[in-house]
Amino acid sequence: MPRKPAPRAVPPVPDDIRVPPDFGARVVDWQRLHGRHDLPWQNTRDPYRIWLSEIMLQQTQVSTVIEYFQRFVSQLPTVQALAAAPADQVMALWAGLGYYSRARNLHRCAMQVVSAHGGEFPSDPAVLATLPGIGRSTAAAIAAFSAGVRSPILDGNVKRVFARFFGMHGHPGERAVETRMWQLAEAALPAPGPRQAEDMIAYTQGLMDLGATVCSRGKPTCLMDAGACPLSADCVARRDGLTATLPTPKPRAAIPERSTVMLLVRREREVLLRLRPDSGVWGGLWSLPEMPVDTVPFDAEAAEEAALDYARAFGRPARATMTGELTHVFTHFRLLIRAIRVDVSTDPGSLMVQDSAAEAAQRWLSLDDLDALGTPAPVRRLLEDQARGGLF
DNA sequence: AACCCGGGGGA
DNA sequence: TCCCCAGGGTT
Repeated sequence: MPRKPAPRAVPPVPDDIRVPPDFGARVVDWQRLHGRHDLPWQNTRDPYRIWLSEIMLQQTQVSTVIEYFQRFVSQLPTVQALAAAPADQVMALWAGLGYYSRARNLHRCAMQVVSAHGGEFPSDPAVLATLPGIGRSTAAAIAAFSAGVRSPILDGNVKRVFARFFGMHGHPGERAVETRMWQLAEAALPAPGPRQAEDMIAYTQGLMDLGATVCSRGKPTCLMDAGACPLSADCVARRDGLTATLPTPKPRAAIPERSTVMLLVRREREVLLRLRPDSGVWGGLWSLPEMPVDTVPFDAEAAEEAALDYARAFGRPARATMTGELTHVFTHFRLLIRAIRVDVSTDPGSLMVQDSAAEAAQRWLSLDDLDALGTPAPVRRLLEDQARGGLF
């Protein structure tokens, strides 16, 4: 049986972290007045129910979890019953919740609690986190709710509250941001004291409730009513008008890359430009003629051959040379532009007959007149580079 | 249609 | 050690 390693110990909190000394107390007081108190897994210290609810709540909303939770505990009321249940029954009770590895880990965890811990859940978060399906945050939540242990949680709700309250930029999924948030979570815990167990239960639940209700993603209540949030008075996001932009969203997935070959058809000191259709990229701008790239990987020699062929429409081509490449980034894709220079000489005999519409969409331009036409920025750069290189 | 979510497993 | 995935729900 592969053993799950215990998570690294929390690094010391750096000196530059400043948390108001009454942060925890404000969350605790708010929770007692305005938080949720009647969820089916509250008002108990039964670690089995607390653990089960935390696993169900990992990727699923409270409103969805409630009925699954009720059905689950009525059929399997104890960790011993769960450990002894057939996998089919466990999976059937989970069906519809999604993320089914959670159910398999749940079952394995119950068996380990019975076999390795005498059927009693540990109360030490570091030990809890060695069990399948229990990570650092879930371990802390179980320890806090079942035994009043002073240990920080950091789930999606808490990350949102922290990002706003402390004005932290950067996606919370980034390592550096998450590390800092764990340090903040450690520093923000209510002070240890005689009421620690009750406070930790209220504090842990309070952070979750605050993130789920007041400090929500879409329409945080403080935008309408600052008094609704116990942290609004010194919330950095609120002070700086960043409530709607924090936390920083996940960076968009890598955008696809396309490629094209542009032709620098040169005739003496002029280059051939082409008017792009009104719709699409660079609509209505004057750009260079493009050749479809159909060789993957790109084959420079073949492209030069094709360029010679292509340029016969504009004169007698002498030679074609790869002459540069650049990448242009759009919002939704990157365009790799390769440029091939084709020198042509005027030869009326070789000119193909063109209709007037095609004629109107192309023109020869001296590089000195570049300012006269609207040209896409990368094309402009390409032409200027050519001019600087003395090629025109 | 994009974005969200804790932990595990594979790169 | 880092990145990516899952799968149902919300926005």
